Amino acid sequence: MRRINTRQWKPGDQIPNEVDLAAEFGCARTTVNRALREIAKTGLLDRKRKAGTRVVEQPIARAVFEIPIIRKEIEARGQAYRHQVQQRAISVAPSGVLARMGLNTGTKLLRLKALHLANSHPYAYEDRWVNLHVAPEARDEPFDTISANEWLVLNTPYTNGEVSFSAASASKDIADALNCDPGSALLAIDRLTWYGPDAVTHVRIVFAEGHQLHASL
Amino acid sequence: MRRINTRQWKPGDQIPNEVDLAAEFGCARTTVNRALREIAKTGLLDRKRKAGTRVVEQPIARAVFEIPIIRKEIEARGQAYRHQVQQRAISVAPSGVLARMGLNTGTKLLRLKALHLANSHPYAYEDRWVNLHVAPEARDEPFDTISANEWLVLNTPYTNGEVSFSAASASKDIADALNCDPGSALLAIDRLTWYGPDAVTHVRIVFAEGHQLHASL
DNA sequence: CAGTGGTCTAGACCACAGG
DNA sequence: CTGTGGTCTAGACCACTGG
Repeated sequence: MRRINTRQWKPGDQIPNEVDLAAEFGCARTTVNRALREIAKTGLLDRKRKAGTRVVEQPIARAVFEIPIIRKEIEARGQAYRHQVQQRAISVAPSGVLARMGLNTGTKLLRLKALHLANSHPYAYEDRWVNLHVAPEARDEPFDTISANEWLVLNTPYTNGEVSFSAASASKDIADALNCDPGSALLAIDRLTWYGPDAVTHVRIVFAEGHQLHASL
Repeated sequence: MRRINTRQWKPGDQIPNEVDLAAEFGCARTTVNRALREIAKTGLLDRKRKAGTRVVEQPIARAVFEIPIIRKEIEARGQAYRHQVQQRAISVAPSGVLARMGLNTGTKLLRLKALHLANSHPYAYEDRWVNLHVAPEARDEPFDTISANEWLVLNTPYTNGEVSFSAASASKDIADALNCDPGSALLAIDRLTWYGPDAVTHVRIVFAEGHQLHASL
């Protein structure tokens, strides 16, 4: 890392191979391998068999965001968490939602709309679709004592997922719920999780005005 | 992973120790260690000396965002990249900016405002402060052929940084630059990078309307 | 204080892909 | 074909920390 930062090894340079580095540092190749492997994972090195290890020319910044359970996030700030289910229905989902979830048109999903509150102030508004084939127990869960967010984390594992961030203008409904002016700029997270080939849930969370998400590089 | 996903090892459970798993799978402990270490890094396991390894109760979702050089991002979509420097000045920065960068009030920084275009359409607006003590060569760089973004990546390494995402309402200036209505909801990234103890640059990038950032879980 | 993970070693075989 | 990284092994010592 020092040699990369001080430009002793410049962007694009090939660095010595593992055997040579092990000799230079007087350690086992395994140790060099682990160090280089971990640096490569941060995106600063590019490793290829036979071609060797090179310092990446234009490292792509990678930021790891932790997306905690909303209750925990609020409680971690010393505030009281509460949530209100605003709608709970089993109905045919719009084709856009079904398409993204890889489900046939006409499939019925559980739809939940809920508001998360911190010290009784609106914190985030959640609009969720749940695949009842993957999570059948959700059919009988009222989600009044436990949020859908948390219930799903506890009850239905997922193997992979996608997240996207965007900015959204507050609609009338959301402005009402989040107690802001219609048209306010709000941060939104869309999240789709999968259990193997099956979509588990699709959720859009819109945060109250001024919300920020932090990460370190 | 299978045992976690199928709930054979449930959230909160302590799993067998490395020696036992090595015996069960007929492999070396080193191999078990690496597997568990890598799973733990994804947040599904919690490992503590003496206390053992446990399945995390409420795994915190971790999303890795790649924040590429804007030019590359645009070119990757097959569009033509161009940028325009709209302002370039060396002046005393506002105290808010200096405070975040850990610099004394009254410090002069290089300020750059630039517009990034994809196929001549506004893509993102950038407002940047550069610490000339860390990157003195920036004083003589016009940033007309290469964006500040890219120049800094090539010329000044950083050791760590912070990023935050938020939604911003388009100001008059930004609405003009990005060709949208004032008050539109826009996604903004604030980024602060450090080289050891010294702040390198602080930048706020506001993307054109509708921009999304994607990541996988 | 003792059980657990954290790390290192010296060596081996292998997979891949560049030349 | 061969240099490189990828992975595994069997063993060792150690650091931490829970009981």
